[in-house]
Amino acid sequence: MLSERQRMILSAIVDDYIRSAEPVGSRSISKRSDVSFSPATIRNDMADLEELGLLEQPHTSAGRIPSIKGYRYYVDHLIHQGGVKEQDVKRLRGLVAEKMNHWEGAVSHAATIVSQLTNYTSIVLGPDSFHTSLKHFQLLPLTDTTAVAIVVANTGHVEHRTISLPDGVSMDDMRRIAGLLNDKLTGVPFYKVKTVLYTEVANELRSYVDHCEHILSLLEDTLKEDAEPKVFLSGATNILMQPEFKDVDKVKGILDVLEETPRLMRLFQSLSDGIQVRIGTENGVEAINQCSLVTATISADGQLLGTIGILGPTRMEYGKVIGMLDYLTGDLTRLYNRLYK
Amino acid sequence: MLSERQRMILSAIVDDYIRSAEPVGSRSISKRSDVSFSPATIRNDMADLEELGLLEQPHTSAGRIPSIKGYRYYVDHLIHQGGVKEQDVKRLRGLVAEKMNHWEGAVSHAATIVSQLTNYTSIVLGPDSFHTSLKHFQLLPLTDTTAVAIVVANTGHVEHRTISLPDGVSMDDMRRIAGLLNDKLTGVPFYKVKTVLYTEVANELRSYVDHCEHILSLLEDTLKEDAEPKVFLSGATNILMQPEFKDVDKVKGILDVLEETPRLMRLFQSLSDGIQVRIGTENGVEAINQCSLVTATISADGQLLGTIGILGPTRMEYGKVIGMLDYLTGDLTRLYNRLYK
DNA sequence: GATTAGCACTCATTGGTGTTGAGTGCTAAC
DNA sequence: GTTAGCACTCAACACCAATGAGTGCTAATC
Repeated sequence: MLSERQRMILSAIVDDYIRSAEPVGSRSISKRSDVSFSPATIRNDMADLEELGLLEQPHTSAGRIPSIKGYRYYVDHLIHQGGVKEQDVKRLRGLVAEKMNHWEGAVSHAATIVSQLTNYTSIVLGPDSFHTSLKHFQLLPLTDTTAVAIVVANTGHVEHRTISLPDGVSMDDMRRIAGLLNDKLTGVPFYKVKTVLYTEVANELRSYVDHCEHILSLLEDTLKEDAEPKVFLSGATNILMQPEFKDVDKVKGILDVLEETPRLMRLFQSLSDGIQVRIGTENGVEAINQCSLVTATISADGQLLGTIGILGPTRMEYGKVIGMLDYLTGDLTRLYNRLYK
Repeated sequence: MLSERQRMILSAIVDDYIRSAEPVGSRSISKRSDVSFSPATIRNDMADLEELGLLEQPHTSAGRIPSIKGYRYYVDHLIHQGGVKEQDVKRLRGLVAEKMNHWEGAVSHAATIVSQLTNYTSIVLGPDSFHTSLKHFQLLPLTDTTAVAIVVANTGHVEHRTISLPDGVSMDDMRRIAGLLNDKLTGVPFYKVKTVLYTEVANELRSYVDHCEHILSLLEDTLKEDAEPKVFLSGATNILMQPEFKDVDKVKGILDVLEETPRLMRLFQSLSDGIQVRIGTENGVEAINQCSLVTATISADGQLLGTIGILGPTRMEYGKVIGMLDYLTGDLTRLYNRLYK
């Protein structure tokens, strides 16, 4: 258990380090107006905190920096909320009004604003295939040989895909195929769609039309795309402005993760509801061991609509970020309800 | 006019520098097996080439590096084509087979492969609003208050957009609106859509339904999105592997341009057909003065379908890149014809 | 007249050395 | 329990000499 003074010192060190990115010495803490202990006293506590694994020393003659465990303690016990500024709130609120007719536009716009306000990277993920099911399927003939497939998910999310048809598929065939799919697939979660397609749908389809296999694989392709969550990124290069990432090689690994959707998604696995903070190695991804990720789920009526994450250095302004996400998810939920209810 | 030997020396310097990223000295050229002149002779020619502005010297006791003008001469007169390797061709050809049902998928996949094969960044732009016109418009009711608008362009490109309707718009209304838009807007280039919408469509619409203004602005929003070319990026972080971009600050500017679509598009302005090379300052964009952009238009039947660009350091393997793009555009055109004809 | 050997000169790079100063741990005094 | 005092550590910086890659110029050679 930490003493009151030790908690105060830890808090001061984390705050200072977040601001300056430089190791914090005992003297600089002692000089703070709200501190009335000598550097020597503080040094003793710092040594204790280091023994507890909450602080680290880059080298003997340097100050202390927080360890992962130190940040964790800070986030869990010491953080002072309400870091969201008046003007930031205004900016965030504005977007709900501005983009009020377009859900995806609003979400991505929100992410852009947050990344600008924080100077970190924001990542938006749509819901994954476990949380969404097919609501409606439609085939729209385009030319003699092409059609547009339109897939609507239960979240209200819509996808389309142009497909080129094999010869000999009539308008009537298409209507029947669409009807069949709506019959069989409505309400089926996307991760099960493939299975159902090849069991229940396949047999019946065979009696309707030729080229059945080809059409099935086309449909599979089309629906597969919907099963993959959509990713939106903003401020990916902000990480380059952080002094601890002056080295190109360190940054390369991080940006690579951001560029490859599957690797990026692994970061968002097994999240629980609400706001969550993952610090450094807690993310379990080698390349971003030096980064923290704050995530928030967006949902309405128990339906998961997406996840928004803020990626920055472990030396992140946790209070500010958590405050913003807290505010933002509430606003987005309200917007969703206004749009789709 | 350059002498034969001078051309050879320039070519050798550019080739060497592209490979090594180090200033090239007279001695190293003289040692090449296809060269039979002494370093002193080569030095004389190098001095001449520098006077002509084709070479530069970082400092007195260093070798020479090509100037922008030098690269330009190299690209225009000295380049040796056919740099595309057998295995690369196989990789590129594979994609046409693999993604043969999905145009956008094939194009973006192609870009990914090219960026991997070259280690540069590849950028794909859809056609802009001057080169495309509206072919078909459809409104698909989704729930009581929402609908999906589907916009088909004359290129075969399809876009959708979910819109939430004002109260009191019936199915019949929607059918009429769609019919009206198809009447008035079919064949209209996207950049003119807004004008036509507010002149020809507006009046007639007013007699059909209430809430006319709101619907008009919804439609404008919907169609506007189509007017903006779609952008696809791949290998954006490859630039970090180039030795001349070891410095984070230099890279930041470049990645920023890539992240902001409008700035990125400015790079692609006023391109003529076919393959084009823009070296360093020729791009007219401060941030990428140290980069070259090779672009190729993709078209079928005189219809512009998109542009693919490769962005790398001025010290770029021009021969290889041009060869690949040459090959690729041909393949993509064939794929398009197979899909939509 | 074109080419080349020879030579003095330039200058970025590298490695070694001493200095500085921020910060520590420990001990003894308060 | 707190603090002053002091010896100690070590990254960062500045300075300096040595190195060597590469040049330009001149005079000799083909």
